[in-house]
Amino acid sequence: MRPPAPPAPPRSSRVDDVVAAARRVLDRDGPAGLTMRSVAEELGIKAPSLYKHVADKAAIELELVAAALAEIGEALHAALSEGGTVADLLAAYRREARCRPNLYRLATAGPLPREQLPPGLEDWAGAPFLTVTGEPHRAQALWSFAHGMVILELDGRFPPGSDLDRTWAEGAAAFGGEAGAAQPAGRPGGGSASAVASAAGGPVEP
Amino acid sequence: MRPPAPPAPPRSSRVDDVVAAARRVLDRDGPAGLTMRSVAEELGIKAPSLYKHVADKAAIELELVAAALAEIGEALHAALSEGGTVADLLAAYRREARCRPNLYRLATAGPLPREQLPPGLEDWAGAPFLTVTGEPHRAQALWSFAHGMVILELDGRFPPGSDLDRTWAEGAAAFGGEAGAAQPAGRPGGGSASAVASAAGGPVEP
DNA sequence: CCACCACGGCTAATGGCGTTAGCCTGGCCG
DNA sequence: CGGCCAGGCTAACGCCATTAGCCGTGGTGG
Repeated sequence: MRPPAPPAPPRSSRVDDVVAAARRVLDRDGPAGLTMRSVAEELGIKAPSLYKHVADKAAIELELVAAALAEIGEALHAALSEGGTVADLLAAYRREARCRPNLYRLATAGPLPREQLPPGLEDWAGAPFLTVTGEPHRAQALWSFAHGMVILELDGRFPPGSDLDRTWAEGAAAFGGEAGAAQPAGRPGGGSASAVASAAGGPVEP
Repeated sequence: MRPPAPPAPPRSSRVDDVVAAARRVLDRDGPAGLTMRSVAEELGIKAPSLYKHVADKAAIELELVAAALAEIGEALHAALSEGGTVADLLAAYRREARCRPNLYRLATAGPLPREQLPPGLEDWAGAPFLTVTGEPHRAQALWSFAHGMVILELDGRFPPGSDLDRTWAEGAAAFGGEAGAAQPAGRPGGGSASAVASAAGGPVEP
């Protein structure tokens, strides 16, 4: 149980500084604010100097994606080592994404340069879905549900006033059979068609 | 059954030209290629001239998003008027997204300026999910699954070799009870943990 | 002890982006 | 016929990533 994350290849210390600064900027200003100039300023240097340490912006983002996968994987494995139900796994996934929304968005937006990632990291991070479902296709489907929920929630795509706890619980029930993922939920009826299509919400402490 | 789409507010003919050109550029070059300059060139004019017709780039994108919602909604309503199962709805959703991947990405990436959209359009487009599930939260959950699957599929996030037809079928089964959404699927076992985490695929004709 | 070199900063510049300001022309209407 | 304005244009600004080339400083080998 709880296999260790694949180790990331070691980096020079100054590269670590750059990645850490990028992470700070990302958390503070979001993906759009993550700029070579802003990262450099965070370090007290000028943008072109960054190229002494990293190849390009994509290399920085790659490191951030790897960090995100490692953190998410850690959270998911931890959730499984304790509870172990589908609902527990989904709750951990949601909590992680809501605590670090900008990092989650960066890590899951657009194509993934999978061959440049630490080998095994992606599989390791996703393994809890397989564990909890026992079957790869069902695991992929559950992951799709979780990702869809999280990204739509982060982007404020659900209609205002949606009871998302209940929606998460519906998904957990559909995939796991158990009861709700979060609080017992609200009133049963409650929604017009409008309830199908945005509740925002910023970062949330676990 | 099959209520009509809310009408889009009328636009001047030249604005229609701009939006149509933008749509052509988007389909051809993807979101990154959708540039004020490229749209202008498609029309045989220079970029600053576009501002005689539209307020800014966001206004063009808004029109494209509205068009996307209308087309998706049309496809979903059509799917329900014939078959009517969860699997049918999911198949229509997937087909629509794969036929117009760039439009789908544009329409679902990032926050939605919902108040500037034609009123009712968003709810109308999502209504089939409510129809097929009969309950708003379950409808949201099903929509999240569908969106997650589509966006991960478009972005090539599933491991190469994944049998996505089966994964879609698993989702349909989890939410609907019926059998698979697409082809009968392949060999049952088949996947390591690697199968949980990317298969690309370009545009597909229906 | 000193010469050298490479590390890590800098400025200047390039080409692309969205966008603004201001000019000009051709057709329509009074 | 005269004026107006819709709709084009060029020039320019500020931001973006990125490259080229310069230079001080610190450590190391002769």
